[in-house]
Amino acid sequence: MGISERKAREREERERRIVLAARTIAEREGWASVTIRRLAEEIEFSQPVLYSHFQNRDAIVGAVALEGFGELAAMLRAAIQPSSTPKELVEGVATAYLDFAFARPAMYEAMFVLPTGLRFARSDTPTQLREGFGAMATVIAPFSQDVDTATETFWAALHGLAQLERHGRIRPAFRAHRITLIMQMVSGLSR
Amino acid sequence: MGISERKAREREERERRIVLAARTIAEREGWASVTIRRLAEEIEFSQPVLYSHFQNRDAIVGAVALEGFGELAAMLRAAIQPSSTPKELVEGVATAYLDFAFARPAMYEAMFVLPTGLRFARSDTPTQLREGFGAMATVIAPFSQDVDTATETFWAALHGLAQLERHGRIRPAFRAHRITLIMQMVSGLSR
DNA sequence: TTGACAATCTAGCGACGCTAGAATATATTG
DNA sequence: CAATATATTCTAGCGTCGCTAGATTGTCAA
Repeated sequence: MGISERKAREREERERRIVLAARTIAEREGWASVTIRRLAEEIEFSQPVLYSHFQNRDAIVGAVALEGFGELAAMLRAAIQPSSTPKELVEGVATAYLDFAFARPAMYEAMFVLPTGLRFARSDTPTQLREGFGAMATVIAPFSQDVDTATETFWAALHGLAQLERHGRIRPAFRAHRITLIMQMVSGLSR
Repeated sequence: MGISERKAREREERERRIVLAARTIAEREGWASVTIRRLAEEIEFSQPVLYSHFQNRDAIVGAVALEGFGELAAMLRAAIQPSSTPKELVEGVATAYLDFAFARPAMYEAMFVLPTGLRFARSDTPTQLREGFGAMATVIAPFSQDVDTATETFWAALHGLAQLERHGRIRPAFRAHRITLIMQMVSGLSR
């Protein structure tokens, strides 16, 4: 019975198109332009069809965010070069994190600002959400006793830098200075 | 001509009532419940009246945020006790900051997450916005060469801790541990 | 061929921010 | 005091949103 399988495939494909459209529109015009009507037009189906794929609009944002967590984790892992010193690793991951945040502002917003219905720090936390944390923990571990807490704090600092700069609260020109400072602060922990 | 002055007073009073209503509703039910219709009902005037006080809804959020910056600055200043050691001062200000963020989540959201139309890091930045930064700079200065950059980084760390914890990304039970870590990191700068 | 079931669409509900233009109150002038 | 000009405020409604009930269409099994 290949028919039902073809249908399942088509459904999956349609869902991918919804998420891709949401992501594309968000990056180009902001999340306010990502409306159910607009997405329906994009995939050439009526609006109620979207609700057979996602419970509500937030869930669509969540699907985009989930992709984002996977991509952020990949970028952080790529920043971990075995030849680097521990301090360079911290700086590299910090820089990669902020590069991601500023290169994909709408994606970052979906991941950390908008309501998404995603669950964190729980047993059912998806893999994508854990991997980014893992990459940060890797570079923080050499400097810390309590790796989890130190990684949470490191992550918070990066997130704060991204958000405050994005909202115009701190000076964009001094981003590199602040990263250097973060690196110094982290490396100061082990002394 | 006391009449026009009475009118001006009444207008000002009405504006205060709008901002107070917005703030109260936001803290009780979230910013999504702060609608123009709801505020109009609250002050017992029709909706268009609100637009004679504020350009749009964002500006109302901004007015609430501005109050918040004043109150945050006051709390941070209150945390600076002359008898404390430099390290205790950092810890005290950090704790006060997070206490504020968690005690008034809607206010904090208005100040740092929602669009408000407020200007930052510019010549026309209102006093309230500068004072909080000043209080943080005061406790960071003893540990830093470049006080502004170090304060921006300290602030970012606090903001990140507030946001990530609020969104369930990091463990609430370890808040104090993270503050201790921040303190250690800051004090490690001067060595 | 018919009837059951699933997939999809049309149409619309209630709520939103915001505004044009009417109505009302207040001040100014003849 | 009456008439006019000027603020002030209101009624009514536009276009948009997320979301859904119920009609309609398509697809299978009996």
